Amino acid sequence: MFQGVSYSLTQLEYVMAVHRLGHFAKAAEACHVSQPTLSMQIQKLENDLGIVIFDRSKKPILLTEMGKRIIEQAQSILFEAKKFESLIKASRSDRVDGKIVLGVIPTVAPYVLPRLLPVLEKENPEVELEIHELQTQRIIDSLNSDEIDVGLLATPLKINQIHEFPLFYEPFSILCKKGHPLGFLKKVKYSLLNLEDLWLLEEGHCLRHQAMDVCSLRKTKKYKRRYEFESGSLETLKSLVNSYGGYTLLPSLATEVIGANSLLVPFERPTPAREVGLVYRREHYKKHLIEVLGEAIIASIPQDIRALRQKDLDVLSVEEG
Amino acid sequence: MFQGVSYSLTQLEYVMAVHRLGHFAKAAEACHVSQPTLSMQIQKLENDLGIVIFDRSKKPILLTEMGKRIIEQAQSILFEAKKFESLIKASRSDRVDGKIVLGVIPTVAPYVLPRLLPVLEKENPEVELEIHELQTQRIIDSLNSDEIDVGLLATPLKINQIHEFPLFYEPFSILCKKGHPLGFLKKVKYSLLNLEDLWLLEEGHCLRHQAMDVCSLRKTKKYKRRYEFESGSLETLKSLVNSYGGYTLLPSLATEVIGANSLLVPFERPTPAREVGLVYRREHYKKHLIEVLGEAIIASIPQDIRALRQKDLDVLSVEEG
DNA sequence: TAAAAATACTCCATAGGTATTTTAT
DNA sequence: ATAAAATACCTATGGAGTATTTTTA
Repeated sequence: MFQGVSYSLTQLEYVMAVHRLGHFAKAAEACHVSQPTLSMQIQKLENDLGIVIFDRSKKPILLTEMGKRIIEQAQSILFEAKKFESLIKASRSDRVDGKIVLGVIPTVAPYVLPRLLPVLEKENPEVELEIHELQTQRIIDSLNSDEIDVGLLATPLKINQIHEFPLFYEPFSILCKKGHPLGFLKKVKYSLLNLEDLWLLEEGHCLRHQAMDVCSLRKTKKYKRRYEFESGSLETLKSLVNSYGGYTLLPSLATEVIGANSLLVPFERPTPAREVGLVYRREHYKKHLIEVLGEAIIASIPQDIRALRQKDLDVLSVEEG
Repeated sequence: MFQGVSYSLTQLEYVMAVHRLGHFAKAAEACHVSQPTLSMQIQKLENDLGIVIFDRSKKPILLTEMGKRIIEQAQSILFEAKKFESLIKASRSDRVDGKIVLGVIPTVAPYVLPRLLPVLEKENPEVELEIHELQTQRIIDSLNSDEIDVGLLATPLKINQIHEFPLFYEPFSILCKKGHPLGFLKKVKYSLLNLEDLWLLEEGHCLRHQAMDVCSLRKTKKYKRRYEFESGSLETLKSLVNSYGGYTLLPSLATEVIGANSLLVPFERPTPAREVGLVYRREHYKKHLIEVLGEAIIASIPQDIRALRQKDLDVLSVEEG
């Protein structure tokens, strides 16, 4: 009689990673092991359990019927295991377990965090945050390898097993130097945007792609610049515009303070905007805390932005890095 | 920074066993490993977690404050793990998971099972039973090593972490051969019981000790017999009485059929009786199924026994083997 | 024909064993 | 004095690595 049911938590994590990513090599990377190691362990597990979990004949890899049932219960084990681990970690740092590790994209972090932190401290002192500034792709990877609990970024991403919690819609506007042709307009039309003196963020920022979308640069593929310069920070772009000239695209939370030589010009309707939201792994056991965080962020942003609805805006899609 | 929280399900099982049994060596036995192996693994776990779980300075071994919190969550993991394992096992035998492995003592099995099985089959066909006839001590051991889910035996046992579900109270009566002095009585008084021709079950049966209690044999320690014979089965005792003579103590479910040469004599009030109940590990994840089983057993026994209440009887205690 | 998963092999960490010592009632 | 847990030491399994082959979209 087949008696023993032998398996390890590690093996279950590997299975979940493959399920999440639909790809052995990517799963291996997320688990910080080599692809053969992960493959072997999953084979061993399937062998020990006497059950084929994955149907490798399709790509991306699919679960078998039995695999679906297995994985659900495996998830429950890992869920409890996660709680166990955070209990341990909490005991080490003599803290109750209200800590969330948050990844925030650089075009959101400097504008949301200064608003969020005081609100959170006052309204939800039980929530402790550890914050990392990361670009979208890094946030996705870090979620998958469980290095962060939740990401704050431009959505929608629509990634398998990643849950999204939309928070608000942030409209864009144009910042140009006084005297710039765009500065004489009441409202900006997309078609008026001059490609030559647009300042862009460097590759990897999702806002770069959204800016290119707005300025119809995606179709032409190439774009000419008088000076080759791309920045890692919106603040640098703002200060470039203010001192040197040209224009750039700013999300509204970044327009609170602008230089004395700069002018802010709104778009004509429908205003281009980005959706900002939280993302986390569907099965995350701190779901409640994450929702508390989400509410706090909404509460912390200005009323006029909070009131904006998707249907009144031209919400841009997000290009994955 | 202390990063990794390394532990295995096996280690958690060891911890739970020590907690349950308050004793490293006994825990090791229940887990089918040597005492040093278990000791080492628990030390390693405590070391890896950076937490002292057990306070070894007292006996039986106690949990530390942190240990208490740890094992609660550890229990949740193992609970889910158990469900996972039975999912696997169920898939192997192509069965839904309604199977319970039941240990029954020999003085209950032949009288309860023939009544129970038809009831269960009719009323709860989703419950599948695997039955082992075991003496009390083996049932306790098998519960601890997880070889059975639940025991049906004489209670109360009052064992740490073992939950009891009393089912009914089974009164005793005396069976003697026609012509035996006891046979001329309407009601038996304890004091009238003659020690010389009492037939006893062999050592290991809890009923043996209860019979000795009733006949006040426990105090004298030694008892004289004309013939040295002890049986492993009540049916053998009944047939001995019927053909050879003497008397024995029978629980009422065993008195349905008696030999033609035998006489059944009831006790005077309060009637000595035993409590029969189910026992299982407190944390057992099939608690619901076990309760269903308990109800079915109650439903299957005769109404007159089912109606008896503890306060009207002299319920005997159980001597552990 | 490229990308992805499986196989082949080597290595080492560790869970397990037995024998023994240390520690507590 | 005795039972119980810890320590010492050995063994073997298997999880992880790199290099390579096989598979299949």
